[in-house]
Amino acid sequence: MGRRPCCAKEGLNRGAWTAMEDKILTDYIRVHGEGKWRSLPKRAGLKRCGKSCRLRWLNYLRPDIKRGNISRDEEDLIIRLHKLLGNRWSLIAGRLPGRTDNEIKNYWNTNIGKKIQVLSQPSATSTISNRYNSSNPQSKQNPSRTTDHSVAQPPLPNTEPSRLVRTKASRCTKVFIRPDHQNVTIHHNVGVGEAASDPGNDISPFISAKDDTSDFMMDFEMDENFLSDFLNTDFSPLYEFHNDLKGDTTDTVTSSSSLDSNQNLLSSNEMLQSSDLQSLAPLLDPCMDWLQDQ
DNA sequence: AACTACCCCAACCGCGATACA
DNA sequence: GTGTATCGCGGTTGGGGTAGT
Repeated sequence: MGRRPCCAKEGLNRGAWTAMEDKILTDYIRVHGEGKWRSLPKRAGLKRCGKSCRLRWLNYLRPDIKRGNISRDEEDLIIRLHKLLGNRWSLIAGRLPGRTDNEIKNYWNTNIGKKIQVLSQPSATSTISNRYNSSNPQSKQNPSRTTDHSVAQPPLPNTEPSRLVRTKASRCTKVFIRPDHQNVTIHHNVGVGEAASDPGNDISPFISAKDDTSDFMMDFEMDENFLSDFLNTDFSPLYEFHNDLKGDTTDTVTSSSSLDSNQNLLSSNEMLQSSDLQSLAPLLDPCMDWLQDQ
């Protein structure tokens, strides 16, 4: 059984939206809210397929869309996030308020990708090119586009070990904070069907201090939901947890060495609380090697 | 002014994921 | 548990705008 088309194409408008269509869609969503895209065109009286309505709303009509050029700061953030996430445009867009995945994708393809291509030329300095260097999973994209639409991804230089987070193929099941080590160690398993705790916006579910050990084990699933939640995480409970440990000298979990070892992580809490992803990236970087595909 | 080549971006397409009956 | 509907995402396309000749 073949896949059914998303909608009957006959009699439907295609191509650019008219101002009248925009108004109808905007008015309808303002009254009835988003969702039910399949039936929306019929109910709203639009000769468009639901997909088209959804796309138009999300990418253009939504009131919180930010217009105007991508700023330098935004570009920096896009580059860093792309390095971290690859072509996960929706995830990247989620970190840039008012920007859509489509906009960022287009911007990447037309601007940043071009810069990378230019800077990857032998004449370009490696220092500069490294800024745009990105491990890019889109090698499957057809590089031999024959039209004049030269937006195909350039073959990106790969002179630096990948730090891409592959949120689907890989799975981290445990974070192991060693008391005698400065860094967080992430046990990396692939395809292990082990139950994982539901990551929430509170860091506390990650912490399951065992009474019989001075190690902290955290179970979680590394997927985009986790990553998204992680990026939104309020780490203040971790700081409180740290203070609790400091104050409770009888707790078997507590040891001076473990406190010292957690200092590195906990001091980063200040960075995290600022919700500034640019400061988050350096914190993540030490972990990223564990997150690469082996 | 006319033509061509290129650029940009809105829109489309196909597929996987998820929800639901 | 299974099949179907729907949603959401990433890749791709096409057309309008514009710079160059």
